[in-house]
Amino acid sequence: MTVTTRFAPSPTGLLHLGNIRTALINWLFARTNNGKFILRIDDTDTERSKDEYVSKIKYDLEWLGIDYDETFNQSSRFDVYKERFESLKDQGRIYPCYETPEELERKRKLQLAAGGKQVYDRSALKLSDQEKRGFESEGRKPHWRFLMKSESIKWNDILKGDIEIDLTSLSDPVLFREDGVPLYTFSSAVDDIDFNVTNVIRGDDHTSNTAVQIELINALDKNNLIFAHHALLKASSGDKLSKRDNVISIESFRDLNIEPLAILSLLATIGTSNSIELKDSIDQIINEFKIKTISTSPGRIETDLLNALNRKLIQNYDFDTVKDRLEKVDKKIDEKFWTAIRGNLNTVEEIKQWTDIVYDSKIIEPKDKEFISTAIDLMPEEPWDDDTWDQWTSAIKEKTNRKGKELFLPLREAFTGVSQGPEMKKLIQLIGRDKIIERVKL
RNA sequence: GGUCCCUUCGUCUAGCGGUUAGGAUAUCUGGUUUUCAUCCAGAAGAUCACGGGUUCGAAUCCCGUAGGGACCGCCA
Repeated sequence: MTVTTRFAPSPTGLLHLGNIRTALINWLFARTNNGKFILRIDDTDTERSKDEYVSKIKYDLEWLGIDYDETFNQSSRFDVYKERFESLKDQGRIYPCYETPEELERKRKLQLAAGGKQVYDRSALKLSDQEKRGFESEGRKPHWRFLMKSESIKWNDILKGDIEIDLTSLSDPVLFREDGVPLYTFSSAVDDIDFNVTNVIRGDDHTSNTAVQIELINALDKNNLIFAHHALLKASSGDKLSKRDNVISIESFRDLNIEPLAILSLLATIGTSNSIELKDSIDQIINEFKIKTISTSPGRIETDLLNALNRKLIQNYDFDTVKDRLEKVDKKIDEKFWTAIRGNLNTVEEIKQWTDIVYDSKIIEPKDKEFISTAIDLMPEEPWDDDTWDQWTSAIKEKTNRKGKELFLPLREAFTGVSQGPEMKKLIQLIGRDKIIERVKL
């Protein structure tokens, strides 16, 4: 049996650090087991699902380098769900319910006030045929619940160990809505069976739900699924990660020019016992992946780590890697420019700051005009090379008796306008003699 | 209220009855003869949530308490 995992996002929002981690884990599990990874678009809720999000989800995955062997939309399988629905009905495992959402809400409040279980009371099970006809003649349409028979469900969770859930503490799940739309619990179980999914790896928020799904899968077929539930990530504030939380969406990081590998490196290490470090490649991440290193306790995700990883990554990029992107920033950026500047960048596109400094004619008025004037007098004629700066500053040192910070910092500020940046011996070669003279106002 | 889970340096974590409680990251110091970054060396940082029990011995096993998380929907 081929190991098969799936990622089943609902296209109702953007992918973020939390759900992309689940996708990555499933993908890595498939790749490390020579298996198959399926992208299942969970769009049975046609009202809330948007095509726009389907394409964004696919684009995010592609951008990150997470490929899939198969993809389909659940909305294309309504016929199959209907078929399975009939067979469950024949078995007497699903029953029609006529309560309105308001009535159910009222029941829950009553149960809460009474301090009892907030579980559906199965009163629809006791309805006589006549009562049912009564509701129908009122124009009510039934929604359908699955009758759970087991008292408890046990499974061995790859990450959490032996789990036993008391099914009587959970409501019989609604499988089909009043309008005939199948719900997640059902379509998910059917598709896992039909597509021969072997391993379901998902967030801890699905743990209780897994008990329900095992009961359902056993009614439909026979459960052979192996489950693993990982802890959810929390925001650095300690709050829960939200789909609506755009600051951690993959799209937002892409807009900030964060590299895919930085994101993958973070996701492959945070909340695990792996060292938090930049990985050389996605292949390295695959090679090092071990599902058991994933923690079961909810951890915080520090987005600062992402910036640090990104910085480290781009500082080693060759010119060829970023050539096309640099061209969009400024066509004048060549290999020499990139190599001189890259060590001081947080993102590739940040190089714009340095093309501004190198090519613009902004006038800089030095604080210590006398000193700078001396320096300019001693400035060597071109051509310049890597030794020029040393020779020049040695001459200035001799003449002015300045050294260290006193010597270098005013020069940097006078020639670039800022107090920090790439090595001056490289930078002056990029700026050039004429520009320095033109720029410095004495 | 019910069900399930979690709790070790700031943060992510290793630990499976005897460890100077280890690593990563962040922080600080020194060096790499300006800054930033990198790299190297070093330092500091954990009453192992709390209380009790078992044991010669507990971060580790058991019970309780507290705190945190998840779920309890005609969402996924």
